Amino acid sequence: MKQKISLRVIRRISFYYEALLKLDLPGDDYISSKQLEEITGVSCNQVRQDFFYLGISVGKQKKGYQVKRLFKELKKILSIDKGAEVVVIGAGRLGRALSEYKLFRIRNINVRALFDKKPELVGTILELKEKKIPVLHIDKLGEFLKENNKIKIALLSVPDSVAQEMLDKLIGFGMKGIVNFAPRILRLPENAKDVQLINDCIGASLYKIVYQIYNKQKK
Amino acid sequence: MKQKISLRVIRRISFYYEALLKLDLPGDDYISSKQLEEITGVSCNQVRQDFFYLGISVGKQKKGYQVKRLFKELKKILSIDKGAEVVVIGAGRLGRALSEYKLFRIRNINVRALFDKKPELVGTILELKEKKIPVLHIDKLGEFLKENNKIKIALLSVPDSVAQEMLDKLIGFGMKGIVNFAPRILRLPENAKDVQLINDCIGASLYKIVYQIYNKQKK
DNA sequence: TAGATTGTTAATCGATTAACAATC
DNA sequence: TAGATTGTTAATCGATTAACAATC
Repeated sequence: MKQKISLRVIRRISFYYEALLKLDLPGDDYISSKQLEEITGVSCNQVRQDFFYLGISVGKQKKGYQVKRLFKELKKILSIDKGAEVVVIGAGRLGRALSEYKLFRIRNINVRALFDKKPELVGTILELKEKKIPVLHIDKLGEFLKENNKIKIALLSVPDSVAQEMLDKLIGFGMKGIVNFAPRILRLPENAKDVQLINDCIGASLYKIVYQIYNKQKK
Repeated sequence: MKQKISLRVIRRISFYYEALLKLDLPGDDYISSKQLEEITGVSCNQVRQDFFYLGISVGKQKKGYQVKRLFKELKKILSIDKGAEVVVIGAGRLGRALSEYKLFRIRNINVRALFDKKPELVGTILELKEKKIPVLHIDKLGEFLKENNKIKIALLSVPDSVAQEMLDKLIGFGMKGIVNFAPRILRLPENAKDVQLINDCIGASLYKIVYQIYNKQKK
């Protein structure tokens, strides 16, 4: 079981997790699929289906799901405890925005360092509430990754003109997961099919809204 | 026809559009669905299916699609010529990153102004290559939107603690499309079902990668 | 008990993939 | 002509929704 969980399921799991986090209920309280629907917008049928699919069975008829145990299950699926260490390539506005994104902290995703080549950025330090993240020179990337060999994920926020080249470099350094935010579709080289690449377009959802504004559809 | 185009289709259309843009082929050249597959990663079957579904028929057997006409069709669907005017609420790193995002320029999406309440941000000006975007005080938002009544779209990049409140305000000001980037799931009030709201989680795709790193699945 | 809610199966819906006739 | 590629339909696949028995 648990063979292939799609991003859609993962996203909904995140929703449930964040809902519980926000509610901050006592652990011995219960929450029903109907209540989760009200908070997250995911239908109660979908909620139950997801839990069933993922093998989460912490529900009690008539009451709902025990918050404490549900929380634990969701946490496990999302690997919150294990967390993740990542590097951000490109320390422009987007790279820095990513590094401080609050949801990453909630999800225990730690940006260990940013990399850039601009002299005015290299050597600076990004100060977040609880930690400092250095901006290092891109030439130091290989060395850094060798010293910090737990890091297997990179976020790519460089100009589109150098994105493909950087992707190849990252694969060469042994990265296993790469999210590309550069405004260009990147493709994996043939010899790197074990690497996860996701082209994540910032604000792609905006395009849908633009489309709909101009194509008002009767309900 | 053309009743309900999903975001997935819109995204793929964007891919095709960007592919053509990047290739910069002479207008009398042809491009086949197979070639589009190689560039965008979308299967040639999917490409043809999309074009068929959208009523794009600029293909010639044995040759492919006439670049010039295909370009025109894609442009029309994406409303590139009409473009869109938007405001960005919250001028932190994320808000500024959005404002300068290159794909928005390619797609003719114009950020007209940012809004914030921090004194050190209000009054500053974001300088991009071809234009300047002012950061205004959030209290001026209503007035600004009244004067610029073409603006119907807002991007929300405020702290999560004030996001819901800002959403309500934006709806009050007559916004019709809102993309929420704050790390909190927002929901539309009952009386605003004609407004498009999309909760867009920066780096949501990262979660999938984290999941997969810890749940290595045999192919 | 009656009502509410889970767990689970079945039905529906939508999106992708495959197949292939038409034809340039 | 033979080969390539579209346009279109059909088959498959996957995801969501609906239904409902079990039971607390």
